[in-house]
Amino acid sequence: MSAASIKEVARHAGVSLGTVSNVLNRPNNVAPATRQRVLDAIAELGYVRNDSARQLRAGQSRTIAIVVLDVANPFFTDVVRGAEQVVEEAGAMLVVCNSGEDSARERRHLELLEEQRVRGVLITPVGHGRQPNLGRLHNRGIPVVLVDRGSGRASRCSVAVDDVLGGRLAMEHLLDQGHRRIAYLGGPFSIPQVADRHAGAAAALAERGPAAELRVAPTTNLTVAAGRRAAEELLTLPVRQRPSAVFCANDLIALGVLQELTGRGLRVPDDVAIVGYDDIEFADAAAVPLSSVRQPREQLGRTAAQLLLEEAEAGESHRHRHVVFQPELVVRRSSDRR
Amino acid sequence: MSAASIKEVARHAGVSLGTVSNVLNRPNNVAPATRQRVLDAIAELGYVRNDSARQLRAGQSRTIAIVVLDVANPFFTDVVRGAEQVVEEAGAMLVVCNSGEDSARERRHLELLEEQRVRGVLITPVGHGRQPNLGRLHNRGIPVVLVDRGSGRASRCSVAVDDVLGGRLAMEHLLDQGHRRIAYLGGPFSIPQVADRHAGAAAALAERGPAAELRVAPTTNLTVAAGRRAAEELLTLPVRQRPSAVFCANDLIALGVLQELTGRGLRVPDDVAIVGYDDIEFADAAAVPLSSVRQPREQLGRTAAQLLLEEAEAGESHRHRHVVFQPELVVRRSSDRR
DNA sequence: ATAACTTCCTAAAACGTTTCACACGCTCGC
DNA sequence: GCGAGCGTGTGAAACGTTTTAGGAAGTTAT
Repeated sequence: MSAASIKEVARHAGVSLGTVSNVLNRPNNVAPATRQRVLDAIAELGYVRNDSARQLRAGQSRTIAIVVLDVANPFFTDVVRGAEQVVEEAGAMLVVCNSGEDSARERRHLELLEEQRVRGVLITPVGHGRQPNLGRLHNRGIPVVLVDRGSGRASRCSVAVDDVLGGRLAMEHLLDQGHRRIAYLGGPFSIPQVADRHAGAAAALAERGPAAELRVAPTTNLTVAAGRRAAEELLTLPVRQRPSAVFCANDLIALGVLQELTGRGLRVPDDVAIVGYDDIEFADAAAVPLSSVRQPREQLGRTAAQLLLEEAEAGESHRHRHVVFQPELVVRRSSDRR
Repeated sequence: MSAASIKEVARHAGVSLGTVSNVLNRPNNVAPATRQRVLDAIAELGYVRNDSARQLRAGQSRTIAIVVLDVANPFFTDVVRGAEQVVEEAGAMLVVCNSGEDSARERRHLELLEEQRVRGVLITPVGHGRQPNLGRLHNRGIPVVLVDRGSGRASRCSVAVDDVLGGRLAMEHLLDQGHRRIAYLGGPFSIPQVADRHAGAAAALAERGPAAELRVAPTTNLTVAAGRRAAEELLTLPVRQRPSAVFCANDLIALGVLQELTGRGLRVPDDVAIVGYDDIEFADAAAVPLSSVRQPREQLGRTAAQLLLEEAEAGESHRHRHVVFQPELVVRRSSDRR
């Protein structure tokens, strides 16, 4: 009942053990009549392959892991969905691990994955310095692809989105709409994404708007509450100095700003225009639909998985690649002063 | 480099293979000096256990799977986080699989999991009829716990939330606020949750509000867009027949309603009060913070994992249990007519 | 001095699969 | 009629671990 092995199937079908294996893996090498006898035996006994034995023999597993910073973050769930498509298509299995931005948990996961001899790992590593946890995998010859982290290192592949460009797109749009006093809301700047998006906005301003001004209103983190606080602070400014538009480092901040401003009786976009970042599902569902910079999240996952499979196939001959995607501005009512 | 086995460690340390195994699994049975020699060898060779071999020998794996309908749904991601805590504490590993509400994908995942000889499966199955996919696992003796699905069957454990009670809580709250003309927005009623929540609301009305009225405005699904359409329809009613409050089958619908109503110049909660269901993260961040019925999502996951581990331990002596949690009403501004 | 215990270690078997070398019986082509 | 080649099947080895029975010393009790 619980565990029929290939051996019992063989006995049942009156063939040798190797023949059963052939039916499973190279059916064309087995005469139709024999094949059918074996298949019948399999069905009758409810035989199911034992993957441990198979892997042990093969020396490698068919599973690929993705280690994310937060399973509950819409960004990562979409990346996972993208990776899933590619991995399943290749007949492999994707397991999702959650580091929760905790380096110790990340390490523990990677150790377990190493014991399982995973085929490869997609990961957005915790922190942004050296990655000792990843070094071990590398020594072991397990392919690693960095997700949403550009890699200076030539020793592994990476996929990321051009956040500088994203900042630029948002800023150019606001300039096009005629805004000349604009605020950037986001923080902390130690997060590469926050810094890059600001850099892009600043660059666009330098090129395009000699007469315009970009004020930075740093936030402690990227939450709705932080956005609300930042908006409160903007409202303390004399009306003439108040920005006519804000560009937020992510959508959560933008939603907080939107909420605070409308709560205080200001109209969006007429009094203040808002552009967010990420284009999360609720950007479109906000009280005033939110303009936002969209990242190709699923594609990020798909591409990362493809690079990984490619590397796993190619082995030594593989050349590492760094793919950078371009974000896209989605204009909605919050910044559309018609 | 790539694969040092126990055998090489043994040779390196000048001991037998069994001794190395003892160092790994029963260190106290090994003399300190020998133990140290072995540990040094392990470190030097970068030895990592091969889990396939270990499992093959043990006949069972240490991984537990959770199969969800949608990895991107905040409800499930929270359940996953809860399950994760318990599973990791037990030294096991949780793998997350996504059925995407597709029965074929669900089956394929379960087959792979069966091949891996998983220790157990937490699952919210696709559909609500018979579950042939689950029957196979059961025959094989793999414990299964149903998540967010009450189970009539005594053959497995389940954890769920009392949706009837949730509907009742929402309704009683609205009645307490003095509302007498109330609408229930949600659909399709083939989804157990939608039907249960309505049943609870209806029951509360029957008991408490002899003079009140509950109008049902069915929707095609549970999205923001559906909520917006339903709100439009409500607005076609003559003002005197218009409900003064709406109870929505989930928060997405509620957000759609909120958006449409405020867009048309109505005030929430003064003109119309709104209560949603699920208490998703954005309920609190909406333009008017949304009252909602909160489900103990993480606890759902934790409990499910505990039941599973318990069953996996106990084996035959295990008695199946059905745990039902109580939801909780979170009152915010959208229904608080101060 | 011997038996009975410990303590520490070894050798070998087993888990279920895949693969490889080979054997058997045919049919061809010459 | 004979080697070559093909199609089909067999048996054994190997993957790396855990476990079990037991052996070789050393210690204690008699």
